[in-house]
Amino acid sequence: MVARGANDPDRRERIIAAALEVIGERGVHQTSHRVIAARAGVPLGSLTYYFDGLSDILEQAFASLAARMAEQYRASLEGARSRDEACAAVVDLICGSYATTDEVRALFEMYSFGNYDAKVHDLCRDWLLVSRASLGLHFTQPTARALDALVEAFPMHQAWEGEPLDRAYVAAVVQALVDRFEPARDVA
Amino acid sequence: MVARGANDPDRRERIIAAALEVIGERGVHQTSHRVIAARAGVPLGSLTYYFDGLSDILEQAFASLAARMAEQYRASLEGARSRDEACAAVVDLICGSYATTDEVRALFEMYSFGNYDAKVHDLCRDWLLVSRASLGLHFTQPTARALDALVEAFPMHQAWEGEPLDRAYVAAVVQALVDRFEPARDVA
Amino acid sequence: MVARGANDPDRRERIIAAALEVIGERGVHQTSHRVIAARAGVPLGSLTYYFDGLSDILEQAFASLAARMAEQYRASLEGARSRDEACAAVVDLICGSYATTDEVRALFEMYSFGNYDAKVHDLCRDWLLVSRASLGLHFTQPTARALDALVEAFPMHQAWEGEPLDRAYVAAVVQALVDRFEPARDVA
Amino acid sequence: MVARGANDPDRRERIIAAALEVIGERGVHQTSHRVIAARAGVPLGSLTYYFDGLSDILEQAFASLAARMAEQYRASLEGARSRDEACAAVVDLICGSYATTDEVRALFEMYSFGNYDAKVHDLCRDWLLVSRASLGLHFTQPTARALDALVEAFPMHQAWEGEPLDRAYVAAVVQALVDRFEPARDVA
DNA sequence: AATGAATGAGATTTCATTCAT
DNA sequence: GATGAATGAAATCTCATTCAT
Repeated sequence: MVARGANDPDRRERIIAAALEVIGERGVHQTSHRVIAARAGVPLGSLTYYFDGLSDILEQAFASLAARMAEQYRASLEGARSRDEACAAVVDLICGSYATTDEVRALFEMYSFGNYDAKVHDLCRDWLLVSRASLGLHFTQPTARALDALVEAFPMHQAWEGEPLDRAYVAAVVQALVDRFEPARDVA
Repeated sequence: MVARGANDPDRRERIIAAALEVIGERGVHQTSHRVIAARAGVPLGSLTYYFDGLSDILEQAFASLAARMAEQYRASLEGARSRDEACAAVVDLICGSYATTDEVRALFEMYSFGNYDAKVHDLCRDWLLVSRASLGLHFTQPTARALDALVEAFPMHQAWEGEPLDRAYVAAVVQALVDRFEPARDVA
Repeated sequence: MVARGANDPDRRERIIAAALEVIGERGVHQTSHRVIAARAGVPLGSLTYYFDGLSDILEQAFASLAARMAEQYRASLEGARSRDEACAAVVDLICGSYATTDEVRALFEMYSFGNYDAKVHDLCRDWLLVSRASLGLHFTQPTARALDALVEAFPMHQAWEGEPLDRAYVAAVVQALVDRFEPARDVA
Repeated sequence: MVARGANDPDRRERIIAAALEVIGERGVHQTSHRVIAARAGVPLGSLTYYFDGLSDILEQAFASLAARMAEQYRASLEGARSRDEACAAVVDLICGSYATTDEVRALFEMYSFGNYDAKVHDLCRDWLLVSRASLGLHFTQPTARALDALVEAFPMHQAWEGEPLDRAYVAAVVQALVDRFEPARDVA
């Protein structure tokens, strides 16, 4: 009955952040209004005040995640000054901890959820195109496609094996694709 | 006054098959005892009679899926008589419809669920090792690892783009990796 | 978690009876699962076990009410041995307490709810036809229609005025309609 | 920097009109602050600013409806220049569309709600007395009472049967009551 | 005066699970 | 062995109402 009068403009963001944490820790199938609200420290009723149901929360949470990942991806590749640096950046993306474990898991939840939710499906597609575009800063499309696949799959396999990837090996795989598909550069 | 009938030895299998269908169609987050029972055409109570809760059903369903996939994977590669045929088989695994859409989605649900369930996590790891072993029939470990990553990631990307992959392109990627990592064969 | 194993075959009927009581006492707009369950002394969850949502409960409750009213109506008129007795029975239906106050109110709730619910609408129509048929045991259709209207409206007006109807007046109204529409009977 | 604007004196009326529409379309049991506010195009908070809760809105809405109906009723009968014209007016009230379907349904909601709300109960009684008084312009009390009952019940029955009433039949019923209860007029 | 923000209570419904038979 | 009946817990969502501004 007692309304908290003061506007709390961060409320939305905090709920989304909490949702993302819960998704990363417990998975979509264990994510509920209650758990998100408790994590965000907001009353249960506020979730349906700010969002249009649980799907809406998940969709916005994944959108937030995708935006953040896209940004990191892009920043990582924009920082490269040469093709070699670009290759190194890709190896970093694959091996390095450019994302926390929970983020990686949340990303997987996004892929999984995207198979059953149209909005998140679009999110996955957009994320694919954006990451490929970032790779396009340094590589042609065929290379970008293959590298992107590796960036997706290697960390997943690593998570299952429980062992870190060998950077030298990953670098060799990247190099093999670059050598095969990139036109020879002027050596000047 | 015939007794309710002899054991129904297919009961377990039918439940597992139904669970897999439901998972493929609706995702783990929408899978419940009730829906599985309805799909399998068995009484609700039988699920907890035959299984030890919903997680148990999911675990066994994913185990069944992993076994089927491993078998297909293995058969596909065992059929190859030369390295070129093996490469072609890999391209088939990537591009071809060796699995239905629902199977592919169920596989993704397995990956996702495996992040939060120890048994399914092991399942994912085993499936990784087995598929790598199948590739090992024709390729060395470095090649096998990279190819396996492609087999995982390319179909996923294809699903998001909504366009079929170009076989010639995929074949070129496969070949690049093989050329890089496989020792020259005796030409004899 | 503790299931009450013993079958309780009256459960459905008790829920329906409780729903009818609640409707009569508080009106449909104040009738909820919780209130019905408390009144019936059954756990909340059993309402959706036995019924398909609140509308279903209301529909079945009104069906039960309509059946009981139809039976009373019919019995009342079947008992009449002559046209005069039939007229007296009609006067009784209008003035007498052939239904409790709560029943009369519940009947009104049925009429009201029937404007927005197809099943209850049909119930209202059926109840109309049945009551008219009961009147048809003694009167022709034109008489039956008009008398039925009086049986509906007079008690309602009475409820608003807060004063009992004058039996002699009601009898005169009934007689006026009978005199007007009923063919002269053989005088033997 | 004009202030938010002068008072919006129609605000109350618009809310009441919207409430009446909603009641007619969905019934009291489906009427809520939110739905009314949306229909009226006013902010949710204004409902509790202008009114003292939902019951208050419903009460005022029904008061408005009753006033409008009473006016139509009165105008209809005041227009009659002779007893025959008065009878015709009554037949019109019964058969004609002196009210829209939604109005008729809202009227029923008023009757129903009046069984549980003291203010609306009084409204129903007043409406009864007023309509009877209008009939009193041409008829004595016994006639007025019976005719009023018909005006209430016949349209209801018509709604359930789904067939229009036969005007000749209705006229005959009206005439029978008039003939029975009205003193012979001086023919002079 | 007027309202957008906010919330606690409760409504409906689903669910995994239990138990008597 | 097998299941239909049953239920407590919780999930999602709606709502009337309050309050700071």
